[in-house]
Amino acid sequence: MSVDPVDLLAKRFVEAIVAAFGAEFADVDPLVRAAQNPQFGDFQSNAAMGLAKRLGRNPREVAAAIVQHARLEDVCETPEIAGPGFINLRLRGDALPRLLEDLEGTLKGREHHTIRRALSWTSGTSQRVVVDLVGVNIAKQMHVGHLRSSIIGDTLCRVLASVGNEVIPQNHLGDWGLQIAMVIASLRRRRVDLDRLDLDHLEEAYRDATLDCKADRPALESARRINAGPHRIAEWEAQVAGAEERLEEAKRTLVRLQQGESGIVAAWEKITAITMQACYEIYDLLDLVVTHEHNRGESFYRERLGPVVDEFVRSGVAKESDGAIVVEIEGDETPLIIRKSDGGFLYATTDLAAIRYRIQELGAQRVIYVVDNRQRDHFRKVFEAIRKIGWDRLPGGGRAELRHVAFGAVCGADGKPLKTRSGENIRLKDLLLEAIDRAGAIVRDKNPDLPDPEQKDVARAVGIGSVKYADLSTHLVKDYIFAWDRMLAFEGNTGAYLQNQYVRIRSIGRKAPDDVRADAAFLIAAVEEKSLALALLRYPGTLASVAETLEPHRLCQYLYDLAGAFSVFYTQCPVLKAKTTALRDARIRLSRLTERILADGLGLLGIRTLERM
RNA sequence: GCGCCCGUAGCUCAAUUGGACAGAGCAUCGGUCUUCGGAACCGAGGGUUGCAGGUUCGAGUCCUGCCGGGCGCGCCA
Repeated sequence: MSVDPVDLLAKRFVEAIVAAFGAEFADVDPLVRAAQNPQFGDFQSNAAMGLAKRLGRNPREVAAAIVQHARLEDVCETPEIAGPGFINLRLRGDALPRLLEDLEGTLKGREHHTIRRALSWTSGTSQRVVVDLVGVNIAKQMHVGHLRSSIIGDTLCRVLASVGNEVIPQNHLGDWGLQIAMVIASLRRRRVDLDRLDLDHLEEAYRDATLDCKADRPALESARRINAGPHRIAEWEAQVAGAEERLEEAKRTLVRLQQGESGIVAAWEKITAITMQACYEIYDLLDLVVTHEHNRGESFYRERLGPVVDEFVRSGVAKESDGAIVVEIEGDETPLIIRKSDGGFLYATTDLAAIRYRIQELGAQRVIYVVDNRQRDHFRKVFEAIRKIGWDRLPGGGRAELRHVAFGAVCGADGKPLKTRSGENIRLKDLLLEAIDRAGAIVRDKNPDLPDPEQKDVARAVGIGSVKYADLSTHLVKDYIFAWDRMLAFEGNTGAYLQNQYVRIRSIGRKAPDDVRADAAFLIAAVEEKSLALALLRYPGTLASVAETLEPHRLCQYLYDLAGAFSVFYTQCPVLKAKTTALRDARIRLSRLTERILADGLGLLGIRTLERM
């Protein structure tokens, strides 16, 4: 029997539809859903209305025909037809315990799943999936701009793996090109000792290098126009000349780097190492699944860019335009430029090389980019270019799926993208440490008896969990407002609320007497027990839908609903004080199942669970 | 100018991919219970889903046109 009643019922309905109307209807979606309102039963099928149109028949008659051919006796009471043709289903009393046992069985061994050794949950097809996430830039601190890509990408990796996919995270580092060469040139000119350089100073150097190389021609021209005086004009002339010279120097440095000159390469490796070391600290703080082995930066593709452009030209997909090589995109005014008129490559070129590598060499059937909204047009064009040249073709036939998971901005209270008061990017590390600090203060206040080391663990779990949950629980495409008091709240749809619900359930488990039978029969009698049971059974379907839609907020909403169902059950149904041992043991088993699913789900969100808090 | 995204309760967000009466939390007001962790549970008020049309058995969801906000628009990434 399937673990997911929706799955099970859907199969039965497809059979019924085929039996009633013929094999050509085998592909119709039976539209089996959990009922939204208990008065309509536990599940429903909405297939009859759509089918009626296709058949040119009365929808209620169609519904009746489906019901007549459906074999549901083992799981459901007699179906009822309502409204325009809804088919309402009520589970048989003995079906729930069976389904719960199956669900419990599939959870065994899931505690230690990793993305490396994914455990198959469903019988669905397993794919190899590449997830592009984080996107670190060398010589720069990680800042709020990296937050969403990191935690959304991390969650998607975990969820995809948990439903049986083989997941390969890819951190597409910004580690190559003129910007990096500018930094190297600047550091060398200033004779900076790279062995004593930390990321703070490196980032300063990055800023300085950018400014040093920027010639302010408009300022010079306006100084001349208004006749600002020989002294001012000379100053601006010097600025422009100096900047141009430094830019030339950076370009020469880039060439030397590309040619593999050892001193330059050593400097490049050094600044990469300095940057990444700081990043790994943040990964650690965030409990991300990505590690150094998932680094595949722009530098990795450098030898592949030329061939990419060559093949685009040779195949006729790309053409020359104003000296540049471009791919025309239907319905788009501006083409995708893959080589500049000066012969240089662009990030589009690197993206094309990366997608090709991921599909043809890593064997991805699905490539997912977790990158913000603003790059929509870019990815649409890049994906279209890949399809035109056919690099998404899979060996076994068919095409790889290319998806851009676009997310909105993190905003401050003013509704504008979050910045410091002075208008700079907020460093991710500072943000996360503040979250832990604030969580610590709240925990100390709410539970002063907690011993100090445990308090620290709790502060970290709650602080980081709150930031993650706030980010993941709302629809990805929308901007969201970053507000400490809301996301650190212990009531409502927050990480801390769910963590606390978990703690409450754990405390039942700890207090359970020794004679409790772990395999006691599930007894589902009270309405609160039934709605909890139904909520538990929705878990596999929820994960499947997140894996398909790539929308983590569905998992958050699910866990919140589950926690709510448990709370109601817990207030209405005595567990340890149940009237009989059989009932007590059944309720303990139900609690333990809830606890495990809550932990599993929070784990997939990358949120830690606690024994106490 | 062109293109993309968003607009839902006072505030912050959902709505099972077109399904039944648009749901939660916060805030406000009221209630439960001699707390298996009360960091709980139950209830009330609060909505012309930005506006106007259209498609259909059925629209917050799809189509068209407006209004408002955000973002992006050849040789940066």
